Amino acid sequence: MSVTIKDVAKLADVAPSTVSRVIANNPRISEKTKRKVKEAMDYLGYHPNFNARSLANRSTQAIGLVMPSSADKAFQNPFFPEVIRGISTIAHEQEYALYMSTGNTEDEIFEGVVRMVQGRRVDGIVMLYSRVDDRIMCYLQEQKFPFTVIGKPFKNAETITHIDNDNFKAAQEMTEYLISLGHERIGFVGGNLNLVVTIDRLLGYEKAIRNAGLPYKDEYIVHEEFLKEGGQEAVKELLALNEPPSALLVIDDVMSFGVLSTLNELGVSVPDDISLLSFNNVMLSELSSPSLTSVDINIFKLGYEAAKGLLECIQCPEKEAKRVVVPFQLIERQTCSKVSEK
Amino acid sequence: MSVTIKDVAKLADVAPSTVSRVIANNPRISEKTKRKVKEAMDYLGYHPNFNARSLANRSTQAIGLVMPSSADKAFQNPFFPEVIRGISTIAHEQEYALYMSTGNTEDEIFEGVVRMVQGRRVDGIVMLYSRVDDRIMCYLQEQKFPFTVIGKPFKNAETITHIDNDNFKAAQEMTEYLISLGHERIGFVGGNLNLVVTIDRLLGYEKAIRNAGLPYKDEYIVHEEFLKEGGQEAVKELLALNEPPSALLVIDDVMSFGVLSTLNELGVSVPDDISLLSFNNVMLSELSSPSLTSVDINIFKLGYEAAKGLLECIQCPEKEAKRVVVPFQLIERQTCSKVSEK
DNA sequence: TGGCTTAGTGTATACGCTTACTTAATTCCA
DNA sequence: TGGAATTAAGTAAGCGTATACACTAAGCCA
Repeated sequence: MSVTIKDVAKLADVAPSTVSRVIANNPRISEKTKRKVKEAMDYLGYHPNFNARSLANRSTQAIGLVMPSSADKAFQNPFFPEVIRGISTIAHEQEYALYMSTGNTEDEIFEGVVRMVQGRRVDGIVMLYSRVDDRIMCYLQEQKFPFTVIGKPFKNAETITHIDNDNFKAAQEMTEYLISLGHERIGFVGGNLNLVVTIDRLLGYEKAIRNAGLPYKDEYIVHEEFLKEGGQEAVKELLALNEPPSALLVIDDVMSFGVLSTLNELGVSVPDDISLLSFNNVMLSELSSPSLTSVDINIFKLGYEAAKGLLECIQCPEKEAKRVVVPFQLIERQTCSKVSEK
Repeated sequence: MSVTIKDVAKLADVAPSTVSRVIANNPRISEKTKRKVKEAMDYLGYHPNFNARSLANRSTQAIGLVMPSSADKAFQNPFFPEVIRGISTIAHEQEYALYMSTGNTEDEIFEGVVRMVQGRRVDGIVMLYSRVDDRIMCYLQEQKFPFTVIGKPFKNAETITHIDNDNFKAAQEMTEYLISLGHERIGFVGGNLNLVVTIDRLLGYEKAIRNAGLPYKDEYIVHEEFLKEGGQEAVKELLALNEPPSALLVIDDVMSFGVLSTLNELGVSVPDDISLLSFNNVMLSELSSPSLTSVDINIFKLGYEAAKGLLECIQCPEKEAKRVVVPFQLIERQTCSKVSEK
């Protein structure tokens, strides 16, 4: 059918093993033979069969990506494309391909990962999220399969290479920023509470609130999904309060978009009536109106470093796990202002 | 190392082939044996090695995605995540995984595809774009490798299964819509001219202009990249004209974002001074201010149908190529208005 | 009872490549 | 000049699975 190593060998009048060595650029092969073999390969249009190679080799030159929910849903948030951009960049540099398993329910996703791992479809995995007591992460650890995590692992963080922002500090500083603008009633709109990023940022928020001697009120804290609809829900809850917040710390730009549109519908003006400080600084966050004041967490770099770390894990398994902290930066736009005096 | 079919065979006291048949759920195996083997598999935690299977099988259960430029750049446009959502949905239904090759230059991307194909890393390919005289597409046709295209192939469209909107008609209708609002100076902001979608829409635009007896002016036609910067460039060119257009047909929402922000900087009001009609209706197009009037081309469905068509190609290679037309729909928002009388 | 089906398993080989081990050819030095 | 050392290439045994073919045992009929 398609041309194999044997065909090349025959044409070049050498043994298949020699051809294999030429491919691997083995120094034991003389330049002359190499040239001869390469000519034969070109002539026949030979390309190694990857499966055969993987089988003999136990390596696939592919890395697997695991998303928190179905790719389906995740891709609604620009975070993921952007993080994949980062991963893709370094994967490309080292000639790795990306492999995405698909699945809707948690079970299906888990099964997909098991297939990736046991089926040796990939050499390693990048987890694009970190969740409390995540089954997949446990599994990968048990199997001693190379993987890295974007975000902070909930357990065993010292033994797992992970890439993260200092979310605690970021949230604390941002809350302090809002306080410095005169806000005293600050709401926190978080994502799912089993995501470590939510927890970290919530703790940072709490720290700042308490440091400032402000009351820490449970009703100011809302958790929704990382989507626009999540933001909409959150607003409704918060505005129904007796004393609604004058500022919101929102954990994700897409949620902020939802918040913004809902506030707009309700005739609440941003930032005059309510200030909004958001996280992620997604590519489109400057496009909303008003444009989002948001914390740039350098998503691209999160992806880049995660993949880089993974490749190191794969290439030197004995190397120690490490933590890479990616810096964040507040991008001031139009959704935050000093508290209005009434 | 990891558990193989032989281990299972030994434990279940059958031949490896029997185990293989159990996996394939071959009817020639008695229920009793199946049960016995399955128990052994569970006990040992057996999972088939995918590479071995692919090798023996000549199938990989993976489909490859080809993007127009590096994933890197492409992912800046929400079109791609969305189209992948569609692909991913059906891929999942049939237990296929997605495989993305990476590459920056055109050569690298081509090489990546060759590796996918010759290396038998995937069973088929979805091309996420259609370009004039595309090398990759030619190659796939030569190799008779299963693939489908999102967009209309420039050549041999009858022999290639492809999924497309009727872009000619869409652009024509949209231009007519602008004309019906009283606009007579309508600019066309297109993407790269070697993309078939650009050509089709440009032709539709031209048709409408001519039908209406309006002058078709070259200087109203601008081509830039499918990114925000592209939109910015376009505006600068068009506004520099003696008689700048009163309405713009923009081929992509992300470009429109660029157009919008630039117009805003220049103090040109949308839609009062200039109307804007855009294509794609990307998830975030309602977020800009003013929100974009845009043609919903049903990106998700484009992806879904493309993958579905591909799987059909793979499963019944003799089946005829077909063309699937995905309907479009104008979503009216805030960027179009009647021409202002002066 | 002998021969013919049929169902259920086993045997052996192929898939295309890598690599440990071997062999052949050459070089070099005493 | 003979033999050790070195270099270059070949031989063959996997890697884990699928499958064509072979085989056995049981059932059936004349």
